[in-house]
Amino acid sequence: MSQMQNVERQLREMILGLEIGPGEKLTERWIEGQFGASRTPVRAALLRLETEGLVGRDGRGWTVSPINLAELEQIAVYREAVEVAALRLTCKQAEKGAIDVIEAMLDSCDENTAREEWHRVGMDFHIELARLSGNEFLFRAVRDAMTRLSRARWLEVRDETALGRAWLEHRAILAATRLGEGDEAARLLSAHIVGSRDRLVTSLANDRRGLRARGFAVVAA
Amino acid sequence: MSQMQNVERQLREMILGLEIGPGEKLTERWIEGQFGASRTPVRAALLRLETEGLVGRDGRGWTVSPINLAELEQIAVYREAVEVAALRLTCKQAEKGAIDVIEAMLDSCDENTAREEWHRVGMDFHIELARLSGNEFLFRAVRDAMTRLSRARWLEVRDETALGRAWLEHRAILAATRLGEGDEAARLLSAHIVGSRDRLVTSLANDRRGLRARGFAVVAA
DNA sequence: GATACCAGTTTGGTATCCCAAAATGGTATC
DNA sequence: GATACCATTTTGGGATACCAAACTGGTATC
Repeated sequence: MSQMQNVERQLREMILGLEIGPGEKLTERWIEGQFGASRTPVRAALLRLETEGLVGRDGRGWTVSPINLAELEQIAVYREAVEVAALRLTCKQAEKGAIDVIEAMLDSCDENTAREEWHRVGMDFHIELARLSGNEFLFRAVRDAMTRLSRARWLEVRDETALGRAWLEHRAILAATRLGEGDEAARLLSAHIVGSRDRLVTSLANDRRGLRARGFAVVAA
Repeated sequence: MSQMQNVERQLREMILGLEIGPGEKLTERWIEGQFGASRTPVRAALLRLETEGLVGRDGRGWTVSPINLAELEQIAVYREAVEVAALRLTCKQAEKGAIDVIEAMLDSCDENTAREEWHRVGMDFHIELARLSGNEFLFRAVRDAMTRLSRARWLEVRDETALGRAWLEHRAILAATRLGEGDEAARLLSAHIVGSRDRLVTSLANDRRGLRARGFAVVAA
């Protein structure tokens, strides 16, 4: 694999994994040394991560994008639009076999599953569901939105109750989709996204002080 | 302005203006010479234009993205989702003054207006309308979608009737929006987008042979 | 003590160089 | 005439050198 893709992937993982905190300054030379690549692939990686919203420009330099509560709310609205549109398309399709794959994904999680895995499956559920629509643009929109939400969701303090509720909601959405009930599926998905957003933003707003103390820049709504 | 932004802007204009045809091969060295910049800013520009969908990779090299009829259809579905969502948000807002600005934009076109201007205003109508929603992500989605559609719309053979119809539909959408009638506005916008897509794809499919003869790669649906 | 200022350092932007892989074009062979 | 093969050129990926602007830290001045 090319260095550029290598740097991009590793840097993305460090950012999403919060190994580099939201709001931290980045220098091309530091990244260069960190991954043993020269500035050319580093710059390419930064340019792509910029379009993903994971890094941004701060004057002349680079910064890991802070967690922005106002942005999280806007993303939720955006997600709702594209995910619901994708889901309605999927409901109209005759072929429902692909839903089983997503169902199996949910099945793979139980009480013994690591928290990190729950986190990943929770995102992939939405991404894979959007992929079923067959519309590349709706799919990419959902994938990109989930990427932007990823760090925030990871910071969210979620109790078992919340995880279980989300899991049940995912099940219900799949069930309605399988039956081709577009309106019902859309209603469930909308409610799920709005509920998730509320819990997420509330949780982060409450923990804001603590998060900042950990060095994580959290911008208020 | 930096060279990178310069190269990016000029190259984008050449691609959107069809000075470089869809499907044409690009070499970094040719661009370098064309704009008097070195490869570093050229490569940065290509990376950004790639995310806009204007250029793509063809093996190891670069290609101006062909017109892809299947893609145009998918974009229309995507547009419908995000534009309708944005419009519904706008309808809910109390402040309607910003609509006047868009209305004035439409007013600025009459029978003496250049075709190129009609083209631009037609796109800006949708972009500016989405901006009113206040949701940055819906706005960017619409803007990016219109960018991707831009070349195809420019190639479309549109008679005066079609231009006039689109103009009337834009007016009707604005009127419903001003009244805050979300459902009606959404219905009108959906119909407008679907109608535009049908005419666009039909027109290009019919002209496909001619377009290819002009050196424009047009991929069938 | 606060502030204005200056030398030294850091950093992103750009140009250029090198390389391996891929494309090219000509040639020999069948 | 078609094709397989090889030398040459081209091209994108990467590394590095250079520069101007921004930043830093310390110092002199008030």
